[in-house]
Amino acid sequence: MRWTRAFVPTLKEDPADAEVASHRLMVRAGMLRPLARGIYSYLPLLQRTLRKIERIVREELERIGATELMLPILHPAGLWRESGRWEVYGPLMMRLEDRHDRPYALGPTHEEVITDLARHELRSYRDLPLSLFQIQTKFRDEIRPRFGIMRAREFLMKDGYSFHADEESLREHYREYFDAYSRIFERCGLDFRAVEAASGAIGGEVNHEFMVLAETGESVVLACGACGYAATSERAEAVPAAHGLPPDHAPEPLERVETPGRTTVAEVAEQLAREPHEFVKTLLFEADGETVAVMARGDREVSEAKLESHLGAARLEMAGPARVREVTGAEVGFAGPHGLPGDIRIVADFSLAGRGDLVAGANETDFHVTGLEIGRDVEPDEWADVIELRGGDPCPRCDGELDESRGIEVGHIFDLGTKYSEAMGATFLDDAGEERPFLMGCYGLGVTRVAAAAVEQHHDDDGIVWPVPIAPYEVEILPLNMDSAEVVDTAERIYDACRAEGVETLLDDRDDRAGSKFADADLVGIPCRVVVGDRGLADGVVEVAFRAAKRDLERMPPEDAVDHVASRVRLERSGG
RNA sequence: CGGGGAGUAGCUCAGCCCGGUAGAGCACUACGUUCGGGACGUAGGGGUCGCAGGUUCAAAUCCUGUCUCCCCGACCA
Repeated sequence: MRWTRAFVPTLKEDPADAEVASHRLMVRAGMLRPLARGIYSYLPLLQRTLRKIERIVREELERIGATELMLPILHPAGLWRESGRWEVYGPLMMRLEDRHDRPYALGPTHEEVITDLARHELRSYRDLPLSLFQIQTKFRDEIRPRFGIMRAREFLMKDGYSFHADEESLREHYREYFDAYSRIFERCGLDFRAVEAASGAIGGEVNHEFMVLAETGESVVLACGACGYAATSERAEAVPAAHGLPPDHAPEPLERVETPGRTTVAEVAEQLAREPHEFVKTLLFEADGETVAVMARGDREVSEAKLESHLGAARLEMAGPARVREVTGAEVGFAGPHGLPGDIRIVADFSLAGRGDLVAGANETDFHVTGLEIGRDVEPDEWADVIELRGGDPCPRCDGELDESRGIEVGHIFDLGTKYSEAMGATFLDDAGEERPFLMGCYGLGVTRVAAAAVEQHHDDDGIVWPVPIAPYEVEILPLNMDSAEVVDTAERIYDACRAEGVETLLDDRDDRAGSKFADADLVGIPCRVVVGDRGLADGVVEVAFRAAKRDLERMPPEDAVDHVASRVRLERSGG
């Protein structure tokens, strides 16, 4: 392809709103343009990368016996009401009406549609197992779209669904999917880690997220270097602690202290010269209408995801200021666990186990208490694991310690069990003639997000450094002087020869200065570069360079350059 | 939804405090000089200063309202 025909509108300046490398560089490299908040046009270079990622996904999924199909984007509301998710999914779902005022949604995911298909078409255990997938645009009206293509409202996703007659078959396919995903991300050149995760709105018990490790990732991953345990911060389990006090503990008296206007742990800690870990943080939540008080150590954050799953609540939110006043009799910031109304369920986090002489809010505006003793002043209804873990916490599986890092979630696989098949009456006849719901697996992979994650991991100050398997083109040829017939002819010859070798080649045929061409080549990040200039041609050579190590130039005759580049490309093309 | 900020040329922004001819850089067009790491000169095209009211002889600038966008917190591939 010739640059002048390729439509690559590069920019010298960074877009004002781009905060992360992938967003900034994709816009500057002429790959991405915004249409509206979280909605983007994929320009030709990005489109080529996306097609390549898709090809890798198809190859690996076909290897494990999954079959591609295409499901509708427009979903009738009735289907979502059947699964109960028309309400649960809430405003995250883009909704619209047809000319008869009938409600529809733009598909944010396809469990309902595929389950509907399965219940109509799959009758017998003889039809199973069956694994289907599609690669399609998804719509999610995200609260806060961000970071360009990394968190968009319209994005490309591969979603797969499998149907099984028994647990063993589902587990086996889940394992195959796990391995297929690992191969896909390896081939895309990503440094990733599979971790245990919370299941969120999709549901089911067992599930893994595939995280690309990156500073700019939105998820926190905790991993144990000793045993290999790894989980998201929303899922990572604390070590359950015995909650009795040590036998030699001498209780302090409960004392009330005035703390005017000091509502945060940090402010009160400063005034009293106590450490945050000596505090009890008391938070009030509304869980399906019931008010729950959560006690956690003052220096830790309560995980709403863990609390939600502990309580088995469908909807969980922090109680509003009015409710806090009603329950505690004090303004927000002065809540304590003791003396709350008897009907309030109190959940204590393990982080408080074995701790006495605590500081807490006094349930009176502008007052805190010291010397609070669990068991004497407050009796929790239950102990649970509801805080977000962080680096340095003990591993729940061994004696090791957890390390904290950030990641971009590029894939998520779920063992759904019978959640959807039961809700939607999707059944088959087993070999004993009994009607049973399908066991289902569901497997998501963000195609556009993989492209963004690849840029996050592979870039430098000058631009993108594409891994060969997903690069828009494999080789770029830079004729430095379009006025020199010899330069142009040589570049054209190399261009033709590369294409004849089956190498995907971009020829920068713009009548621009060398400096611009070098700068744009760095920005766009094609892995191999052949520079054709008067200087080299005077010695009968051209220069070959690789984007990943662009200071290393090799000078060689044009014919050798083609062989050199073609063999390098063939070596790296399949990735992994 | 809550909290901050911004709307001026295609892009990045200055001008606003202190009202008086609408600007710079990049991009674009033409010509010339240049030509191996984002050249330079000359000439040019491009704006109802987000929108609606108000104050004023006069509003990008002051006031009111409104819309939109961006950033920080609750979502997920």
